[in-house]
Formats: sequence, structure tokens, C-alpha cells
Amino acid sequence: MADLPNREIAAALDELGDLYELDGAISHRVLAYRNGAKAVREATQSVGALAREGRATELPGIGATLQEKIVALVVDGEIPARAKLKAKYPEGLLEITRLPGVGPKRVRLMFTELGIDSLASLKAAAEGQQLRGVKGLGPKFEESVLASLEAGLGEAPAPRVLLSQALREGEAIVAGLRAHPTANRVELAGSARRLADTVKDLDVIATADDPAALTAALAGLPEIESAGTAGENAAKGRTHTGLSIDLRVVEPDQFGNLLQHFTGSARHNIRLRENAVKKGLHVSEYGILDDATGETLRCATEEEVYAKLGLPYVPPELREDRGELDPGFAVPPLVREEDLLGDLHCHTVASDGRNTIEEMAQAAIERGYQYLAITDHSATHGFGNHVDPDTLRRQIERVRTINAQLDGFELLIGTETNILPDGSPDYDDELLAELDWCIASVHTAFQTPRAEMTKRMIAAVEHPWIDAIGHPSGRKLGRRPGYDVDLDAVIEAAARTGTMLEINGAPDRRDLDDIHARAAAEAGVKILLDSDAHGTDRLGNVRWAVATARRAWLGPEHIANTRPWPEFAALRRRARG
DNA sequence: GCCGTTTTCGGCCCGACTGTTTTCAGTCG
Repeated sequence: MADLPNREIAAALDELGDLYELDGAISHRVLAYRNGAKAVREATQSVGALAREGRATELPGIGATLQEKIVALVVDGEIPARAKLKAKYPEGLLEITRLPGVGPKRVRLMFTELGIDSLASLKAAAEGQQLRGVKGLGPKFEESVLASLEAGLGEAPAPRVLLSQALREGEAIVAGLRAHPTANRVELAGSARRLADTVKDLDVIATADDPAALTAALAGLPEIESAGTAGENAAKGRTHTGLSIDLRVVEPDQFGNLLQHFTGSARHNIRLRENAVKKGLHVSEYGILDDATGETLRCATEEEVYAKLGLPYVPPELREDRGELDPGFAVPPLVREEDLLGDLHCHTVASDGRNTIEEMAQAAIERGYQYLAITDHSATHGFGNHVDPDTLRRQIERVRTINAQLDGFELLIGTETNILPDGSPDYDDELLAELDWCIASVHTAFQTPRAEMTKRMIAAVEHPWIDAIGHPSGRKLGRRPGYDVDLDAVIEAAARTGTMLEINGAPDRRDLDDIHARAAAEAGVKILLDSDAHGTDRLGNVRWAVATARRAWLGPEHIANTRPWPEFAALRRRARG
């Protein structure tokens, strides 16, 4: 039987948590479901299969009860408790909780007292001033509900933007604030600082000689479209693209506490605080209260916060409650952009790129690289120009000619070949053997069923002339999940054959993701960080691949293209036989 | 519902804000 993808099991647990919350369950029980959902979402094995073997309880946060519910879901297609609660609470209730200031308690209250079960019936009741008749609700609540409905909130979850866009705006705002004469320290916090895939809003923490002058300055920055009234120590604003931003100016001796708190993640902070309580320490954004002395320790730097708790400093990218607070944790060396010596995935005008081979090579040299592989799309790609076998043969000659003229730089001729539905590449083996490099990717037939897709990708991994798999999951952030494939099996095959797996740096890909990249590296797979540049100005996209690699706890030794060309050359599948 | 240098029960982060409250519950980050 084909198991449900982990993301669907996780969604079911999240929904069950929401339903229990509506039902008035204690918060810890609700949290247990959300923690369970996180564990499932971050698992690299099929949790459905694990649960049927009775091994899902090995995941942190999954106990006997959750395992039983997962088994019910994958075997019977439904969890009895979920069916029962869904019958009890209409679907419209959950979307009402998206309104600010309206949570599960008030939704249940309005449902039981007034029968409100949708945004529409809520609107009618608020307009008819019926909400104020309910004990615990008043006219102010009615007004705020109407204002939120008017603003269209509740109709869709708050949008998240790609990290690339969030940092473009956030870094400009930070630079603008730092340039203000009263500013001292200014740092971006939140998920943007953790280099997460996507970002909901920007948090900036600062110190200043004159805090009110700095909060007032926010509204004047060119990136800010509108700003609320600035307070003494805080200001809110919105950028021209609609991203909201919070600025907080704090005392210098609490800067470390605030920066740590607002960098998150929430789960990292919860774990950090739970562990601290066992040592008699209570952590908040204002300091660390020591039970033994009754004193609150203030920290000017984040390093002090972690040191006071007896912990190694945790880099922001690792703060996701994925083991970074476990006893014995040692900070791993993390790869940096300057560690990279080459890029193995880019396009030229021969397929759908914007620059020539020469221009791409020159841009790579200017970045300080030692090698670059030209990897245009193969014949059946379906958009852009098709590089048919004869065109590729001519391209081989051209690249060899150009390479002969370059000193101290290796220009490689490669391809990004399609993985056809049967798992074979687009060119015959003879032609592939003539190349220096071959990366293979899925660009078609995304809807292939899981078992077939897994077989298809493993066939590509096992192919003797395929050196690496490009964007292995096929996800597009904010647009589609990856195709249905058992990535764990693909990783196992890659480890066995010595085929590399890519972290693609296109800002809406970052594929492999951090979870699977970490699993792949742990399995011994060599990881490739590529830009997938379609122009000279996009080689820098490798930054987003580096961000994902760091979130995957990867250091230079895990990454193939941190190696000088002779070493890298020997690592290629084609060189290993 | 999970979990164990306070082990199989009794705990389970911390604080701000809001509105409705007369000491607090709900929501949010």
C-alpha cells in the first residue's frame, strides 16, 4: 500500500490540534499535536510506514496515542476523533480564527451562543450588534471584528515572501537605520535572520543614543510605504511590497536578550527556556532570572545569553529545535559562500539563459571560481531552445576551444539533461560520455505516482554517466510541493552510487530542502551547491543554496564544490567508474 | 498528549496587550 506523504499526515495532526483547541482541550494537549505535526513534517522517512511498524514513537513528540492515530489515518483513511470533531464543528469555524483577536475560545463561544459558523454569519451578527449580547464580548470586540472583515482578513492566511525578497528589503532598512547618526547597533532578527525559506514579517532590534529619534526615522526610509505612530522605543511600518516591519530600540545591556528572543524560532526558545528552568533559570526577552539569587542577568550580546545558560553559541540558522539544544551539542563548522570554488549548474543562450558561454565564464572568474560547468537544457525540455545532440556536439567543441584559452580556470561542458518518465536521460550514453559533467533533473510528468517516480529517479541516480541530480524534490516555494517521491530511497541510492545531490540556489527552489539535505549528508551523499543561473547576474543565487546548507548543519567537507578542481573531478561519478 | 539528572505521574516558557474584568481570560508573538 502506498503511504500518505508526511506532509498530509502532518496536516491531519495540525487540524486535529485545531479541532481539539476549539473543543476546549488544555493547551498542552493541543501543543502535543502541533509538536507531533512538526516531527512528522521534518521526518525523512515515511512516517506512515514507520507507524505501521510501531516505530513512529522513535520520533520526538510522537507517543503511543499519536502513533495510533497515524495508523488509523494511513490504514483506514481517517482518524475517528477527527471525523467526530469535524461533525461537531463546522468547517467555517477554523477560518474565523484567522481574524486577529479571535481565537478558538471566542469562536466556540459565538458558535454555541449564536450559531455563528462562517465569516458571513459572523458579519451579519456583528452588524446586527448581536455579539455584545454574549457574556465576555462587548462593543469593542464587535467593532474590531467588523474592521477585520472589512480589511478582508480571514479570507486567506497571511502571505509569506521568499527569503530573497525579505532580505533585499530588510537589509536595505537595516543599512538605512545604521546610517542614522543616533543609531548604535542595528540587527535584523526573526526568520529572516535564520535564513528560513520564507518570511512573514521583518523584526529589527537596535540600540541608540536617542531611541525616539531612531523610531521616528523608520517612516522616512525609502523602503517604507507607511508607518504607524512611532513610540519612544518601538515603531511599526509596512514596505512598498506589503511586508510589515517591527522596530524595537532597547537598552544596550539588554540587546543580547532581545535579539535572541526575537530571532526565535519560537520552538527553539521554548526548548531553551524549558531546559533553563531545570537549572533554576528563567529566560525572557528582558534577561535571565536566577532563582538562586533572585537577580535578573542582562546580556549585551547573544553570546552572553547562551554562555549564561551553559550552552555553546547556536548560530541563528540552527535555531529550529532540531537537536541544537541537546546535551553534547557542538557547533558544527558551517559552509560559507567564500568556501565555494565552482558552480556546476548554469544556462546560456543555447537553451533558456540570457548570456553566452564566454560571458558566463567571465562572470564565474570574476566571482573567484576555479571552475564552471555549462549545463544547458536537453532536447525534450519543452521550453526555450532545444539543445539537440548535434548542437551539444558543437557546444562541446566551443567550450573546449574557450577553455584552452583560459588560464587557471576550468570551463566544463556539461548538460542538465531531462530525466525522462522511464528514468533514462535525454542523450545516449556515447554523447554523455564525451561531456565533463552531467546533472539530471525532472522537468516533466510531475504527476507520476510515488512508486513510479521513485523508480524513475533511482534509475537516474544509478546511471553511470549522470553525476548529480538537480533540484531533487521539484518543489516551488509558495507554488507547489515537490513531486510525490520517496526521497529517502533516492538518498540511499545516491549514497550507494556516489551520485551527488544538488541544493539548487534559485530563491524559490532551495531544493533539496534543509531537512533532506541534512539527511543526505548524514547518509554520506556529497552535496552540490549551485546557482542554476540563467544569466551572469544570477550566479550569486548560490547564496540561497548556502543558506539552506547552513540550515542543514553542513560544513565545507559535506559540499563537493568546496574542493579544488582536481579533487572535485575525481569525485564525479564518471571518474569513479 | 508527551515525557523523565524531580522517571510512569505531574508537570509542561514568558511576557505584552486588549477588553471586559473587578482580579482575569483570551490572544498573540
